[in-house]
Amino acid sequence: MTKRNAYTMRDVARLAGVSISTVSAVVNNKGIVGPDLTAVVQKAITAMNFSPHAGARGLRIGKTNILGLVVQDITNPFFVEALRGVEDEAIKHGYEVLVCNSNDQPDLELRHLNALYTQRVDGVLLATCDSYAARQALVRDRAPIVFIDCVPMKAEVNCVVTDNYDSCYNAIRYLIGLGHERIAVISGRLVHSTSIARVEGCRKAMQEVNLPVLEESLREGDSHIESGYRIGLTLFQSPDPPTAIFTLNNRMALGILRALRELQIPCPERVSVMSFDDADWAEVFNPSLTTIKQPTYEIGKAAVELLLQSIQSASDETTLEPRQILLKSTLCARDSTAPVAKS
Amino acid sequence: MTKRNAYTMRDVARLAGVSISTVSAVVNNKGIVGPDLTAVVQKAITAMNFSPHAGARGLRIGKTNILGLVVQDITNPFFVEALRGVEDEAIKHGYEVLVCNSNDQPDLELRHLNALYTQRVDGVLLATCDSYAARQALVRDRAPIVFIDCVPMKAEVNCVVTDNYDSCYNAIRYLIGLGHERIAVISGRLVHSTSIARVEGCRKAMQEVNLPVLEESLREGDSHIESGYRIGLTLFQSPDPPTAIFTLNNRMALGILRALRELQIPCPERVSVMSFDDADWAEVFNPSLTTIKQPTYEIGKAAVELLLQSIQSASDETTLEPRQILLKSTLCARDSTAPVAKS
DNA sequence: CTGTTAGCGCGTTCAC
DNA sequence: GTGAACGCGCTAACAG
Repeated sequence: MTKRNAYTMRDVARLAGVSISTVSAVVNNKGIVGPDLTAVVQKAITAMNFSPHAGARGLRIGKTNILGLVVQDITNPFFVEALRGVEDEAIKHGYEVLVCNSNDQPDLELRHLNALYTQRVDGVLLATCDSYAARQALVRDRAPIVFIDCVPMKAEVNCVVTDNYDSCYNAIRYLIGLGHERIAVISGRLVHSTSIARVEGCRKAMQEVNLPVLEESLREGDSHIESGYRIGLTLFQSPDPPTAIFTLNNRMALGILRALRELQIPCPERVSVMSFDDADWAEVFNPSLTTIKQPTYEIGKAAVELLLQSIQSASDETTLEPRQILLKSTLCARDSTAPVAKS
Repeated sequence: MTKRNAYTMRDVARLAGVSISTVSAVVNNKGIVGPDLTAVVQKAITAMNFSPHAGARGLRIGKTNILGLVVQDITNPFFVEALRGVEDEAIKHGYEVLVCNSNDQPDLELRHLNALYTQRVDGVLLATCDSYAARQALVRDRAPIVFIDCVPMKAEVNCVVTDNYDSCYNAIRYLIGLGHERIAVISGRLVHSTSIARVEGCRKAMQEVNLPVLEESLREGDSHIESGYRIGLTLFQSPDPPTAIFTLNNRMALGILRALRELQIPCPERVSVMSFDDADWAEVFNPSLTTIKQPTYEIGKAAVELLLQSIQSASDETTLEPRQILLKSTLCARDSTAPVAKS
């Protein structure tokens, strides 16, 4: 490798003609070294292109300055945007981020979690793909953790999520306001707390106006494009198709749109389409897509803030009540939703 | 934090009633420990939920089993897909991946690179946002590196990229085959080797059929949606607009599409649109978008393989010739491109 | 203010 | 086969 010539503090100390601890003090800005000596040391450092060995430091101080982030599906723009929030906030506080994609596989998620523990990350941000699994136990006596997007069932944990219930309640109200009565809802897998909360919000809105909650038009997908597509096809081959569809994530909306296109069903003339999650392409689409926009970047940012507090209190040996942070979404009304057609 | 009770090998050794080195041997599958004793140790390990401290091990063996990945813009699906390839391949070989987003800022890129060095990653994968900067020097005597997508100018380095030149040559040939003569090309910033190679491919194809290479229709964007949009607007307010547009990345295609939509210019009737980079939404769009699809996942995968070889040879003290791996793309002909309209 | 020393958790010789 | 001692690079006490 062109010889891994990693210089050490000893090398720097030798070159600068000082002791190791002086170098250490300079590197860490302890402010106890005289200005002239500091200058000498600095010069030696830049001359050698020295950079302290993070692993060694971590070993010594019991802190790696690394955060772990595990997401369900990095292919989903939602998580990418959250990742950006996480990274920006992390770097601001001097942390690196180890990113893991569990690809919706609980066992892979677990493996990642273990790997993160092995790395002794200072904390982990988890968008779990399985709310029922006892993540809590896995994490106990390990690193502080904050959940994103999807929280474990029946557990008091630190988390930051969109107000899924309210968002969906509003979404359905919006469709109802447009005159729709036959509304299909396509959810992600119901093992996700997120999906459950969203479906409940939808139900509430429908019940409120005494709309029959059609069980057959509440379909469970798996958050991927393919499933939206398949469900879309069957939905429109039924005798009495819905006049509006609300997909509970953006990937499935893409699938629905594809099905509509293939079946040559005009949107919004024959059917209105609305989706949870905004995306870059949503407003460029033809017709542009009505969406519920989550404060995705902010979720990542807030999650890191919460995690950092949690880490702090852990090292303080103080106890912090788990906090649930709920962020509000925005309804972006565009062209894919329209008043129901008279027939 | 519920007390950071990280158990150490000593704890395990004590519980198992053996010495530390025995535990170490078991953990590392040295195959020197008797089966019965091994079982005892294993039991102690699982009982304590022990996991070796990666940092300490890294310090000892001079290897962290961490790879660094720096991308220009994590918001671009291209890099996400590459990231997936990287992660999958990395995990297969027991590596973790530290992901950094430089956000197209050279100074941030540099900062990330330094941070990765501080972490003593075993190697780095870099999608640089500035081909001209002397990354080579920065990296010398540090970690092995392989470049992705964008390579430094005039430097022999390990890299894996799409065959940009050929891909674009073929793309333009395709448009020409459709009868187009006024073709606009919208490139990313010309500081990227990638953009340069692509533009050259386009030029070549045009020159070959004696098509005037209209400098005014070769526009430099910055790879973001906004720039595609702005360029699209001005392009169509010119007296003699192009009959075909080829954007050199998918974000800008989205911008063009938006401009077209706003200007109510029908595609492909009045103008054909084609884009480098495929995306999920490309085939669902209306009209579906003709694209050049890069083997993105494979790029990430191949890059890790190359990097691992490089790391290996570095520790062997053997010298390896830098390798340039060129991957082929695919032209996905869809509905946004059509024969030029007679007028 | 500066230098010396001990030890973080682990892997690796060496004796046994 | 197994166990004791050393050191990877660094920080934090303490002594000067």
